[in-house]
Amino acid sequence: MNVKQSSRAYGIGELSRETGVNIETIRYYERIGITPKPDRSAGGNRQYSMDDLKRLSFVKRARGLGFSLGEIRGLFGMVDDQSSTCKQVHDLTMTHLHVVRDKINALQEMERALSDMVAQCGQGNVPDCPIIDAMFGI
Amino acid sequence: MNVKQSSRAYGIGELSRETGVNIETIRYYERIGITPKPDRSAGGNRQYSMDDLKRLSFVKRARGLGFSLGEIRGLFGMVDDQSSTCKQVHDLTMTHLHVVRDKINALQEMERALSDMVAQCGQGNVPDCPIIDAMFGI
DNA sequence: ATACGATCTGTAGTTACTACAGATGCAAGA
DNA sequence: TCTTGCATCTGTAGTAACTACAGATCGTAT
Repeated sequence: MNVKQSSRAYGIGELSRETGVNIETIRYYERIGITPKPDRSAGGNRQYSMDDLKRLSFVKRARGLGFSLGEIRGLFGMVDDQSSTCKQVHDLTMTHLHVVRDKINALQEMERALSDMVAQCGQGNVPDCPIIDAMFGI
Repeated sequence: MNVKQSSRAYGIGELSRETGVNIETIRYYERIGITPKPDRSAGGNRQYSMDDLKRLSFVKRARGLGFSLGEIRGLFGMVDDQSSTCKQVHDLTMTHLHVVRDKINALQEMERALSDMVAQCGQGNVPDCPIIDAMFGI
């Protein structure tokens, strides 16, 4: 996986379009070490390999699943380590799944409270507002 | 509501304990204009009124319900305006409720994808990992 | 007066981006 | 080759919502 394929190189704009990751976000990920520094043209422009593209796509998918950059860093550690087990990946993913479920529960409670408040605010013409009252704890 | 009650004054620590809002967060809210600047002691310490306490409690509840500070700013505008209607509050709250529902849906999709991935990663002993493969789009 | 916890202001950091500004690269067309 | 215009670079700073100091001062009890 460290062997650079003698394939075409991608510019950053191309990489952005291929992966759906914003150009500035790509540079951000590089800056904070999530993705490796790519080769450069003689003029200093970034030249990404297919491997770079795959790696960035990984980041994009993982972000889409709600993994934090820190967690993604950990996942890459496991990938690059090669002695890591699927169990470690599984555990990290399970932990994350629990966090996602907690967030769902919290949002559902929020939804319930908001729905109740809205239900009490019927016609919208009254200067006294049950939503505002609820916020003031009245 | 602009009439200061001649009641006891709260220090910031007291206010923090009463409302559950962190001291530094209280100062942050003041700095960005969410809450008004309180009176000060001769020595320069903040002295909060019961009205300040109510207002901060409002912020705390609204934050708990996921309203952004910008939205809370808007709600206070409606409260302080006194010509605003409950309909305006209702509309803002409905908009927010929709956002909350969208977030729930997004998280639920995330949960499904994660559950699928975890289900494919059975025993945890295989160096090849279906979770990692999924992230790489394999 | 001293000691100690509370509080102050100002600055900077967290997370995950996002948006310039001024300078340079690069490719196509004249 | 020169020009033009879009792409890209680096560095800096901003967004949202906090959070955490550091050094100085306040306030109260002994």
